[in-house]
Amino acid sequence: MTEVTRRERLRAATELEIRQHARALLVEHGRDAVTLRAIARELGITAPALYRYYESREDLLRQLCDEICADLATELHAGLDSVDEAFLDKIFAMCRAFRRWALAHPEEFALVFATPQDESGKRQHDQFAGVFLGIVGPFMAEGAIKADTEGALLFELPDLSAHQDALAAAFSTAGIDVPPEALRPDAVYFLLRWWVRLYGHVALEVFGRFPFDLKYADRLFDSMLHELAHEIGLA
Amino acid sequence: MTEVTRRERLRAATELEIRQHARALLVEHGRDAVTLRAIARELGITAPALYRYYESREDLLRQLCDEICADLATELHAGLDSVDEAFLDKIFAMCRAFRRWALAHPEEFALVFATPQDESGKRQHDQFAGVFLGIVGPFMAEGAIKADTEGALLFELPDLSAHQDALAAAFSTAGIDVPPEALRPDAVYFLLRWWVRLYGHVALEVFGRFPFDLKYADRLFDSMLHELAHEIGLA
DNA sequence: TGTACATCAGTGAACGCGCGTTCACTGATGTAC
DNA sequence: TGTACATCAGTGAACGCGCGTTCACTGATGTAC
Repeated sequence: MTEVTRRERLRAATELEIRQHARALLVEHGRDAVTLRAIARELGITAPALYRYYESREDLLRQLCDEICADLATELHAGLDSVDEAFLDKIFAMCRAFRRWALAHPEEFALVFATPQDESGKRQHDQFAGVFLGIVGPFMAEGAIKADTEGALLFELPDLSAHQDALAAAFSTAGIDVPPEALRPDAVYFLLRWWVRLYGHVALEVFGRFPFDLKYADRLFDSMLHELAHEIGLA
Repeated sequence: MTEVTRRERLRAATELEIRQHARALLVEHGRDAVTLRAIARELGITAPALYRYYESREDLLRQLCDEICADLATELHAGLDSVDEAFLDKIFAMCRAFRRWALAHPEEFALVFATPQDESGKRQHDQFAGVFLGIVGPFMAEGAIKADTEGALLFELPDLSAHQDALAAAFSTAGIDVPPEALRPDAVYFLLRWWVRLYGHVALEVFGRFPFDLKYADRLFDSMLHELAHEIGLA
């Protein structure tokens, strides 16, 4: 009946425990505290036992990173599902959820979004791209995004068709279907601006690097979102 | 004659060498590689000798941070001096120089601008604020900044006078004279928007976290600057 | 100019620590007959 | 159902490593007379 053996169940449970304790160490004491020995200590096993689950510490950290991304994506999507219909409401909800997550998980945010690229940076890049593109993709697919690139907002803008291709590649890597005709330059440019400001505000807030102490940060953030919405003609 | 003794000269030289090697280690192998023993090794002295110059490793890292900020400020100001007159040219030059510096010094950038706040975060905050405010301050003082807060760009914007006070405090902490009447809400809001986008773009580029591979990053950055300029009526 | 003393940069040994990783092993769980 | 064997999660000792920090010290530099 149960195709899952006792051993497999135990293994899965231990795997879960390892990840939980690794996360807890990251959250509470920063990335340097995520060591094999510390994890083993918390679990009440010996360090070499971890080699039954991960090839090395580096491997564990990489998987931890992926898991964080996956959790974030899940959380953001869950938030979206509870919002009905309107494009603007959905994307606002997504951005607010992202900010909330980042503020609640500063160490995870720093690990995933603000670690200088190492040699193996490509993997992380793709992992992360999946989160953002996976959420924006569907909107682009239905052509909901029409930025005002003809207006006064564009200056010396380079040929965006090159990015059109790059974006199409990124979407397909992330396994998201977006018809090429939805990736018009204005949509590409919209995506860039939105992401720059979202990331900028959130990172500055998480790292406490605004040039002075913010007040009403929630409302400033919302004001930024409305400004962005206005720029794509949806205010 | 020479009021500087031989000992003092030697000490200053060693101090310089320590900082140089610490910087080199940071640049080449990341912040974890900046250890007392590694620095001593590079210098050809023993680790305990460093305690003649710094109280602890933490102290050394903090001072390194400050030095990086100071260097950055110097570099940015130097860039500014070579640009004549026009407000827009100056602030563009400053932003481009900041981006250039960040791309050329990713580890330093990560250390100073993207390290989660520790308990003693206040110091760094002030140090950093000095760089940005020191450059924008003079422009604000001459009233060069007039953002279009009456137009369509403002939504649900909270009372900015609270920030007016915070900004004034930050300016005075940084030792910059800006008359209170220059800190109108529109100037405050201008400053926030400018910083969010500048930081957002630069950090994303440094960390390689744009959702797809950028092309023509220089021109995209410039396009962002022009967009900002347009929003304060100076395009 | 010479001597006695004070300063203090740098030494070298030692401390206790935690780390990743290896290896031969034990013993419970699973499988084939 | 019982027995023989295979699998494999976890052990415990050991490896070599680098770290920050302390301490009593040496010896060159600086100072006061």
